[in-house]
Amino acid sequence: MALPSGPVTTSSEAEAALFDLVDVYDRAYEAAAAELSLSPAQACVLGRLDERRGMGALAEELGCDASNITQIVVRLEALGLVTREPNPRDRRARLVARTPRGDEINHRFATAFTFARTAVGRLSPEEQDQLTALLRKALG
Amino acid sequence: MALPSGPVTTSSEAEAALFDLVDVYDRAYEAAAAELSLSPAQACVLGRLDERRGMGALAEELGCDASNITQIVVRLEALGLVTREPNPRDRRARLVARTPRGDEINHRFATAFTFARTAVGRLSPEEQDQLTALLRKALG
DNA sequence: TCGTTTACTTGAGTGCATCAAGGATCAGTG
DNA sequence: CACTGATCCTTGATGCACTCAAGTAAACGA
Repeated sequence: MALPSGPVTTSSEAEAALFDLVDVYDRAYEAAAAELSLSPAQACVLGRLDERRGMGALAEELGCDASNITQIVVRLEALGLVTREPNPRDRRARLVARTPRGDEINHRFATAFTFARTAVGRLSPEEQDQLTALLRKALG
Repeated sequence: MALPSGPVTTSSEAEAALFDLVDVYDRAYEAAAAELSLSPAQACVLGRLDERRGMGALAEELGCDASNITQIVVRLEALGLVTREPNPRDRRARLVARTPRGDEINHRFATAFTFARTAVGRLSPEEQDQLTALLRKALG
């Protein structure tokens, strides 16, 4: 997403702050991915392969169509970051796993995406707890 | 954005809460747009036309290429939500403005996108102020 | 007036996303 | 075992977002 999610005319300071946070977060995520020549979607999928898993599991977790995952994984495979091995227990299924290079790129991405880390780092430990509690409450 | 922006392995509760917030926010934005048969980008542009303005101004504010705005505006125009009038002061430029129907749809979108409102609404006024202050501090 | 800059559009190319349809395999039942 | 139906994934088609390169038209400045 290049275009921001908002603002609708914000009626309160808190809403505006939420929007700013989301906007900056999304842009930072996109920028970190771009540094490694990945799309946000590719970085997202790569980041969820700490263990090998099936396409369907990815699609469900990410809330999108399986065919979408197929395409993204095909591109990651073409980049040499991921493999699709047959699943010995179920020959319909395929297990997606990061290659060593995929591990490296994923690690570099985690390093490049400093936004959440540094944002939280600006707060004292007590403030971090406060923020967590407030966000959890706001999320309902 | 259908796929979420994260998580990279989160190292703190606060980071995880931030991620959850961003994810839920983005999905809610997308869902509200979809209710009105708009893409997130279309809803975004439509929401920034409280006054008529040029394509270039939109592109700069949204941080994307002018040709991207052209396409989105063309589609909004085809939907009857927006007009592109010539700018009498500068015949290179065109002023984009919402039509009455565009106003209506935009208002309905603002109503449908309840996430920020309801999230903030779960907090007391003091908590809202706290949250605002914490987010502002975290944003640096 | 002439060259440069500005504002926007067009065209090509890539990727994300969804839907519809299909092939292969699995699993349960008769 | 053979069927039937569900499951896992891929393929194909389509639309939108996004970017870059190139082009048109108008404004601006020397």
